Amino acid sequence: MPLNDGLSIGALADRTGLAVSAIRYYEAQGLIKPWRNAGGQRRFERADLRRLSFVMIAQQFGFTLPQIKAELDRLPGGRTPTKADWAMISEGFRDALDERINTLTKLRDNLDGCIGCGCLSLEACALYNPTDRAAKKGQGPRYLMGDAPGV
Amino acid sequence: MPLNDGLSIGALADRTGLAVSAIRYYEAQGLIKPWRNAGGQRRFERADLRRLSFVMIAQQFGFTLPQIKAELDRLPGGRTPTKADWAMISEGFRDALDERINTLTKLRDNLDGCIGCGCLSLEACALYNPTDRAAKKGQGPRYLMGDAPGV
DNA sequence: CCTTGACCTAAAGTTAGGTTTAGGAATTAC
DNA sequence: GTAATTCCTAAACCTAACTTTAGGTCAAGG
Repeated sequence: MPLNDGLSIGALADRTGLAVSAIRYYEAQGLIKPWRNAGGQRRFERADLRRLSFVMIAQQFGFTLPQIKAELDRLPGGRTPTKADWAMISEGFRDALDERINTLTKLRDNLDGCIGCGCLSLEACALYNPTDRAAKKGQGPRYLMGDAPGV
Repeated sequence: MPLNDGLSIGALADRTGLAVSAIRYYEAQGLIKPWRNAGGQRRFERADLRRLSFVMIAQQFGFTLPQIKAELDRLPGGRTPTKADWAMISEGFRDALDERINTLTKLRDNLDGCIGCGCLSLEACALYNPTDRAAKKGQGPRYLMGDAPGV
């Protein structure tokens, strides 16, 4: 009977593996916008399965919910997103992911160098400020693994 | 004059870029063990600079404080750690990092495949349960980016 | 000596991403 | 028709990793 009545929150939870409470939380954060049936219960479109799957994958990639919302907001309103729409979103994803992999790889290579040369504390050590910790509080680059230069 | 009196918490903060409150917190978590001077103020060894640097780098790699503590606890007690000691610790690091890079790379490759084939919702999509989310609650693999098989 | 800046503790507050609880109302199953 | 599910909201609670606040003590410079 429930053909185009939409999915209940429980059904969505079963299909995605998410907790019902998590789905409600995502709605509160604006990631999904279900409508309500006559009795006031949430009803979801099938396309929301894909939205939630996107959320789950993006989280594994390390994105925050506001970042994910920003991506989802790029999807067209008023119609069900097409494959092309999703592919567009996923491309941006790929770039962010590439960047993340690059950062980690650089970090690893630096670590290798430090292990190899045994420096671990020399001013030459490249392991400083690899991410944007500095940007947070306007600090300059910080030297890690030991002494600052000239000390 | 302060030659072997140790470093104050402020000096340590300046040298590492950490907040004083963060350093106190790390002590509370057992990551560093300063002694106290006559007035009850914390005094740190120079080797603690390296410990804190290690903490900062390990956090960038995604380790939790308890995990980092576990690594630091492998350092010898009673003497200042040598280069070899630090190299030993860093090796474990490298392995964890390699694993992380591998996971992300696989994830990216799967994403590429999904963008390329436009599937994004088909049962063949490889983007399911890439990490151990399932292990948390004993769930089986979950199909992401859309429909479960046979639906 | 005395002021100012650095330091102390304990406890409460913060953010992200949720979960749990309490008290009801709607749906579904028999 | 009624019992068992499922769902509702609001608010409290949770963990990690800190920061902030409040009320006081220590240490260094002039």
